[in-house]
Amino acid sequence: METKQAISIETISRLPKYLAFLREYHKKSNNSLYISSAIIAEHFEITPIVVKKDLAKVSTKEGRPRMGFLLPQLIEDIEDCLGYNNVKDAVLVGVGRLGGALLDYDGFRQYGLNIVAGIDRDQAVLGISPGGRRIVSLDNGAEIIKRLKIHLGIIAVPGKSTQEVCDYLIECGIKGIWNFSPTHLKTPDNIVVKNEDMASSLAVLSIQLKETIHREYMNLGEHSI
Amino acid sequence: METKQAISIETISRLPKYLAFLREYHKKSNNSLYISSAIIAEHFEITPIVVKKDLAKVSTKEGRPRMGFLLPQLIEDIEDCLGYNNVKDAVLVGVGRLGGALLDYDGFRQYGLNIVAGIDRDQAVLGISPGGRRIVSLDNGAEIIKRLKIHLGIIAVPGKSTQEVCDYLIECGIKGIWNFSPTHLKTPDNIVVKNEDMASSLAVLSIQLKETIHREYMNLGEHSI
DNA sequence: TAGATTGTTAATCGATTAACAATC
DNA sequence: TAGATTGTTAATCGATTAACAATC
Repeated sequence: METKQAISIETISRLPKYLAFLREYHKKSNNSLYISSAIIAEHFEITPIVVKKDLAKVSTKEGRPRMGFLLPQLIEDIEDCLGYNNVKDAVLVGVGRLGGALLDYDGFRQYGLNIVAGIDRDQAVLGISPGGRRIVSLDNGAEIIKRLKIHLGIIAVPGKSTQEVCDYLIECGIKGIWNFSPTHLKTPDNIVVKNEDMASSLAVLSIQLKETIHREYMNLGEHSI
Repeated sequence: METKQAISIETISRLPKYLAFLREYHKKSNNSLYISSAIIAEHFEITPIVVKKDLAKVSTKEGRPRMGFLLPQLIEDIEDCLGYNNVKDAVLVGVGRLGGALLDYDGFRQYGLNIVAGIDRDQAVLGISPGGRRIVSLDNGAEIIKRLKIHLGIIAVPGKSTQEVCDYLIECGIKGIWNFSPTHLKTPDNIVVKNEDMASSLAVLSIQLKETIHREYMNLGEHSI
């Protein structure tokens, strides 16, 4: 087996998709204990070579020629790699409509994410969320972060105060930030930031869409002659 | 000037960030008409070469040595490239908490995105959203998509029915899909899909965070000897 | 002028893709 | 056995980075 290298961001991004498919596949076909790269690749319409390489990175047991990978083992390996098995506590700052939706989103649990509390500076939203989570003030939030040694912060406040909130979280001991606001955050080197950048996504989608529609329009032109 | 090539996805993803900064910069410093790659690069803590290359792709007027790019011109060029100036109509299916937040999110307007209506199969949510947008049934939604020739669909329904909704939208004439559900969508070749994949983002963040914390822990160990 | 910044060309780097022996 | 699938090694490709002449 190849010596395990650092796993690339590209590979990591694909792993959750694989995992969801494998879990589903495992449930549906109780009889098949093995799964091949080809089957996964076919489902996602990507080349099997990519899948093969990705799996080689995360699998602790070698795949078997002709058979593929042992399904339960592979599921466990990916879960371990992604840290789905040890719960990651987090706080979420900014319980507006988007923040509120994220705070109560049940799906995160399956990724091992546990949002311990919502934090907001607006007195009016403090208390309990519709989903049953605590929403506390900035001061109380800081206390919780420190006491529970929470490392992960989710920011869902509107643009203006994002940097301020970010600084505050770092001061409290937060090491990783998942940023849903469109603002670029300035952080020290030892802080990890992941931007959920909808403007970027939309830009990519809309340019690709423009190209597609343009192409179809041209084809239509040819045909109609 | 270099002949304009297709713009890479990486470049497109960065453009909205540049644009936001340039707009801000333009407002703050009314006196400076020019801006250099170096200044943009400094703000985002990336190398100026990347910025220079990106701007070369989108600028219609050459930059001037020693000066940089004409600020209003550059802003316009990026806006044109991203299509912020011609409004893109869209529908949004699934007016749950996340969907509702997206439906009423004002920020989209500045990206040229106009969500014409929310669509939901739950009778109870039909009517008008808190933000004042129409929420209609699947049937009425189909009628709107066809009548207004809408090309862009946003999917924010829970996992199970995502594929079904996707098929329905395509049948109505939708060409591009912005998918906020964690499911992989099967679509014909001529349909553009952009997944807003939170599981991927979280996976990347959480692995990087683990590495950071591990590294800090090791350093701490060394120091404490 | 000197120096900052541009556009362009070349080098590097890493991910994707291809090729192939090993094996069940 | 034949053929599918693996792990590994090599080739390709495209984005990032470096280098440098041109220019204001």
